[in-house]
Order: sequence, then C-alpha cells, then structure tokens
Amino acid sequence: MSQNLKIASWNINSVRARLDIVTRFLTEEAPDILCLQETKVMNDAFPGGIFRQMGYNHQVLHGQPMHHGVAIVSKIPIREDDRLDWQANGEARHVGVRLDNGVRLENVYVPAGGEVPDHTVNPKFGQKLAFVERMIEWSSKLDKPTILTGDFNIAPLECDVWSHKQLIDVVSHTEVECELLARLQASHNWVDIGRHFHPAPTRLYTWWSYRARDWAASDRGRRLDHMWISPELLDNAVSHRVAEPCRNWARPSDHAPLVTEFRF
DNA sequence: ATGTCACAGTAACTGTGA
Repeated sequence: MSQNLKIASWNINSVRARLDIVTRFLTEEAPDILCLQETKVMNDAFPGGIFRQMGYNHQVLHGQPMHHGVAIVSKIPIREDDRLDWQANGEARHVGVRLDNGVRLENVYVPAGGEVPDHTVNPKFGQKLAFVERMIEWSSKLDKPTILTGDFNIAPLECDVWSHKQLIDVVSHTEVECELLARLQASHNWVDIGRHFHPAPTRLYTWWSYRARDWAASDRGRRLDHMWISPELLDNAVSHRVAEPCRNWARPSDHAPLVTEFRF
C-alpha cells in the first residue's frame, strides 16, 4: 500500500505577518507537511491555532524573539528528533523530525552571512562558513534516509543566479560558499531534487529581492532554497517545483515555496 | 544599487537583520 506525501518548504519572513498568504498556500496546495524558515516568533506566540484549524495538528517549533526561527507543521505525525545549533550561538536555525515511515526531515535556515564576503572584516560571513562546516560533519554521519530542506542562503550554480558575473563577489554566490555547499552535498551524496527534476541550466529561482521596482520584470532571482534527499529516496520522489506565483501575492515573502511530492 | 521589508524598543522614530 503506497502513501503519497507532499512536503513544502517556505522561508516565510515572519509567519505572523504572512498569515493570509500561508493559509492561502495551504488551502491551494494542501501539502502534508510544511517546513517554515524565518518564522520570527517565539514558540508561545506562534499562531498554532490557525494551522490546527487547517488540519496541521502536529507542530514542532523552534523559535526565538525577533529573528530567524524555524517550524514544521504537519497533517501526519512527526516526532521531534533534534534541534541542532551549528553556529554554537543559540540561534534557532534548525529542527529535525522523524516520520512514522522512518524518514528524517531536517529543516534548516542557514545564516545569510552579512554583506562583505570576508570573514576577517565580517564575522557573520565566518559564522555562515562555520555553520556549513558543522553541517558537513553532521551530514557525513547520517545513517537514515533523510530529507534536508530549507533556506540554504547559497545559490550554487551559475544558472542559479540572474548574473553569475555580477554576483560572483556577492554573499550567497561566492566561490568559497559554492565550494562549501558542494562539499556538504558530497558528504552524504545528497540528491539536489530541484536539479534532478529541472536540470541546469533551467531557471529555478526561489528568491527575489524586495528592493527591485518590479521583481518579476527585472527577474533578478537567486536559487537560495533547496530540497535535498538521501540517494535511497530518489525512487520515492515524484515531482518538485517552485511555487513562484506566491511571490506575487499581496504582502509576499521574498522567497517562494518549494513543493515536492513523494510516494512511499 | 541605499532600494524594501519586519521586528523591537521607545513613543514616530531608530537600529538590526535580511
């Protein structure tokens, strides 16, 4: 007996400010599980009742005041596995759960890394690199089929940004970041499910700055959000797409959701 | 490219992070 499972991931840029669009998304898309990043809310102020009304009765929250914060809401049982602190500074950037079928689901919000891609003058950039280094140590020891998703804040391929030439020195697309992400991918032979279903150089942006006068017309996007799976799950993956229209909804997040369907 | 968001502290702004 096979089970269909739809998993979505969305950097929501404040879950409270986005209640209208997140509920619209759940109504239209009806994923079984939604991974959120940048919830920007403490756990006791998380609008869990709204999600419960929509059938998302299983919720694992890892929030903090003001910044960052991740959460997983689900229609099917999820059991909390861990909440790791890959920066060792107390920020809420990861939560991992286990599904009843034994698959792990890891939801991560990698640090943006500040403006200047030089850790000697910008400590945030160093923290971002250290964060991913610790992820590599963790990832290389994983021994269960795992789905790793979230806002990685790195656009790894030339076709993952609107201009490779103009962004090569911009944090999110620098050589050191792209190499680090490649090492993370190699550490578990992760399958980049976005590129599995939409091979390079297909345009597959997930983020567009708020600062553009017309985000869609200029289309200066980057692929910062990702869903990776253990190789043994590849046969279970049915489809994957970026729900780009959500970027055009009223009071949008600057990220669009990822939607992946599995069959187990 | 100083453009646009959200949050919190202090009271219509400023600072921070993105």
